[in-house]
Amino acid sequence: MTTPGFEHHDHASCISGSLEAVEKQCKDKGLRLTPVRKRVLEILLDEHRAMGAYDILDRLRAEGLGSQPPIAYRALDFLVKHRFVHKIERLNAFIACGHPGERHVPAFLICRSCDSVAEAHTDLTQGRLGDVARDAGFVIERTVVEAEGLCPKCQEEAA
Amino acid sequence: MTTPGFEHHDHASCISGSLEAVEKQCKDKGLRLTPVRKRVLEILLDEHRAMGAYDILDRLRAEGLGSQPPIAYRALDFLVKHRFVHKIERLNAFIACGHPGERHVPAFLICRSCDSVAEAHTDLTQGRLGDVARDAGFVIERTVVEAEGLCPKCQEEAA
DNA sequence: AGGGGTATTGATACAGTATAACAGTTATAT
DNA sequence: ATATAACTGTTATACTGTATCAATACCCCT
Ligand SMILES: [Zn+2]
Ligand SMILES: [Zn+2]
Ligand SMILES: [Zn+2]
Ligand SMILES: [Zn+2]
Repeated sequence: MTTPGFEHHDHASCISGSLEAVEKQCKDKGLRLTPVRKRVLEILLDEHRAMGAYDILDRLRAEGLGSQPPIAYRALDFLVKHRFVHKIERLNAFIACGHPGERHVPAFLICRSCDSVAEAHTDLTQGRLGDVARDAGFVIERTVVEAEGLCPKCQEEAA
Repeated sequence: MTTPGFEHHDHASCISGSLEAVEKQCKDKGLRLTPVRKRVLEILLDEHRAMGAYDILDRLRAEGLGSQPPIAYRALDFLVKHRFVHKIERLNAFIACGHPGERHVPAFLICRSCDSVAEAHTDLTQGRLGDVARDAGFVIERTVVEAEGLCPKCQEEAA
């Protein structure tokens, strides 16, 4: 795993880098990054936090890009399917992938106090969960790994 | 981890054993296993599968134990809080714990075809996720680990 | 360029999941 | 007995997600 990001960073280049990586991926694979899909991704990259589908829909509506739930959900379905965006099951929310294009099994650290979410980058060799699944004859296709707790900043404030 | 349970088992003793364990836990800790809470647990133990809150509510309603959502959700909140029941975030559903009283970090194997769920019993030493959280200064309080795929039975049927 | 199949969007309606708020009741502790 | 806290009952509402069908845009082939 690489270290996740609760720390500050150069957000402008973070956004443009991710967006370029996604555009390249789409071109290579013949995927259509339509205006709504691209805008949803941009919103998530810009906010850099987990957002509910209806939060995103509010932004789309304000921009005249569609005002009904299916618009947002369909764009999100596309982005999640191709791993450009991850769904945080614990929050029923979505967050832009921090490593678009790279094969990875995402894991998330979710702060219960400030709702910040950091994506940890895991490699493909599953640990014990893979072992136990193999023993049980279960074939894993997708995993949800989310840890809830307190981020460094909120620990300080609590102390 | 111990092996999970897609295989058959002695369900009657499985139920009574879990229920006794929970009753003992409640007595030891001064928790109130009220009729509604106990009945919700019994329903989940009896069904031995992940059930939605409204499925459970239907059963309660049929038995005259309450007919409105908060009744079910409050009982589930209690049971989840004390680890007698786990929530499967991926399914928005609940399942009775297979090891009530034992300290453990649950992980689940969810079949996307038949919706069966097996609970894997992990020990407390978190693997890589614990390492990366420590590096980031994040304090984990709770984890959600859910693997989605195909159970042995559904693999056979698909072949 | 024209036609036909496919993917995407637009729009309405609805289904499923969860909580807020407040009143009434039961259990627990002095 | 009384005060306190915990639990239940009830109403209403908020939040999350999908089914369906019509209209439009894209792609590939002739
Ligand atoms: Zn990612
Ligand atoms: Zn925080
Ligand atoms: Zn358990
Ligand atoms: Zn199955």
